[in-house]
Amino acid sequence: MSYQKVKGTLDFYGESSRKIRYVENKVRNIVKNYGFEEIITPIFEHTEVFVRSVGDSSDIVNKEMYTFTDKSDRSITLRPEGTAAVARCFVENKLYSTPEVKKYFYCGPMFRYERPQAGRYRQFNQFGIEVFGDSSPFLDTEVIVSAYRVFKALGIENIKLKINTIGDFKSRQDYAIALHDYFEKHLDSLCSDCKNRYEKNPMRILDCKVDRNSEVLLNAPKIKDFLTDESKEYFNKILKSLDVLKIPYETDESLVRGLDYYTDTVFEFVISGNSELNGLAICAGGKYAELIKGFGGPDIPGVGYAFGLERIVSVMEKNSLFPNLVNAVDVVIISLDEDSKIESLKIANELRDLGFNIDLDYKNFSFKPQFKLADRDKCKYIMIIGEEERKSGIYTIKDVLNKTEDKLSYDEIVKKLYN
RNA sequence: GCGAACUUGGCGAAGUGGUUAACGCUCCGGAUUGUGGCUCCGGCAUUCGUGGGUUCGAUUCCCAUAGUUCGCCCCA
Repeated sequence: MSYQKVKGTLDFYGESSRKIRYVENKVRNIVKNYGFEEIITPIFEHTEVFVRSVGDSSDIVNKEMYTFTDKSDRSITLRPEGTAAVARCFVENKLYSTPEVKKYFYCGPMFRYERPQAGRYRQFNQFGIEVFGDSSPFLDTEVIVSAYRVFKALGIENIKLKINTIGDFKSRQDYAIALHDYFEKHLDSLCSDCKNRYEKNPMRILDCKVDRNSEVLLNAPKIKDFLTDESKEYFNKILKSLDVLKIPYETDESLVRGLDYYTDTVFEFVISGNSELNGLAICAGGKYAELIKGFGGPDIPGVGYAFGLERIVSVMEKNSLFPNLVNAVDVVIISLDEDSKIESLKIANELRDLGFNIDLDYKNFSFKPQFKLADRDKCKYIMIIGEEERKSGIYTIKDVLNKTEDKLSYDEIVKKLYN
């Protein structure tokens, strides 16, 4: 009997675990500059949390959630995204009770039942931020710029910021009516998915890739014609501030996003250039004015985004952006008999207390396998302990790089290691 | 949910309806029992994802199933 991991999941070990943690730590550091604090919510929630926020016209809720009934007949769902849970936590714990803007980040696995393919898994890791408290275009800009700075810090350059506004509540209401009227006349020319979208949420039709370049879609009413003056001004202020900050962007009217809670600003960072990952979104987010209210909280807007960590890792791999992530061993201790083996354990732990990375072999008393270990560890020094060394207290230490060998006391070795 | 390709040792990878399934890397042993990395010699798949069928005979052909990869949809 042999076991294998569930379809669409990944094991991380060796190089791959070092890479994903490298990315996570980089992002954590950037985000801390902005005063964000980590928020850790459960990996599962009551199903309603996602249905009410992500929206029942979204594919995520309709067909991609890992939902199950627990032993007390509760409907439970493994989180498919991070925002809903953070918003729920914010409201439930009344984190809005003090007036300042709240800035949170989260990091962890998300679950969606989808067909796996390039950059898409059933369990995947997201790093996201959420900001609650003010409705200011400059807050949206700050959020977008923080993502931009993350990419800079990671060395990722071949990305494009796509941004759009889908209007405030009033704009969206007017627009939805207009779209509904328009598509009613062209129902026959739409793909079958779009026919469903027409019923539930006609704005979704604009995100269709099948009909993207069709006459019907190109001639459809545009959200910009239905934006309230407030929405227009809000969006223009964001664009203007991005200009001032010299953040390149591209407005994209077809960008509507697949989660229902967004209002006004939506954006994506997609991979550009000629790699095979072209067009893949590695960060996406937007503003959500109604979400906190929808969870029974006060009328407080939020804005945020999420990175796909696995996607960032694959972009960085394609562009050779990872530094050498080997956990370098400082010293491998070779011991040639049982008493020396015991001595090597003692010395190893003394050196570890001083902060050095020490490895040793536990069973061999001959040179060859122990030297092999030293080679595999790519260590800087090899220390040899045998009967002679034990008696004299003078150990043999080899400098692997310079191929030199010295006979030194413990204290002299420590001194040498510090250099 | 739809479509395509793929699945051979620890890894990469050739190959064929018929006695011992190439090769490379890794690994193991030896030359070299207090000095490794180089070199040389030797070893490492009763078996070709799993189940079934066709056949005298299947890793090779057919069907099913699982998985992987990729595309569509959608998304991080």
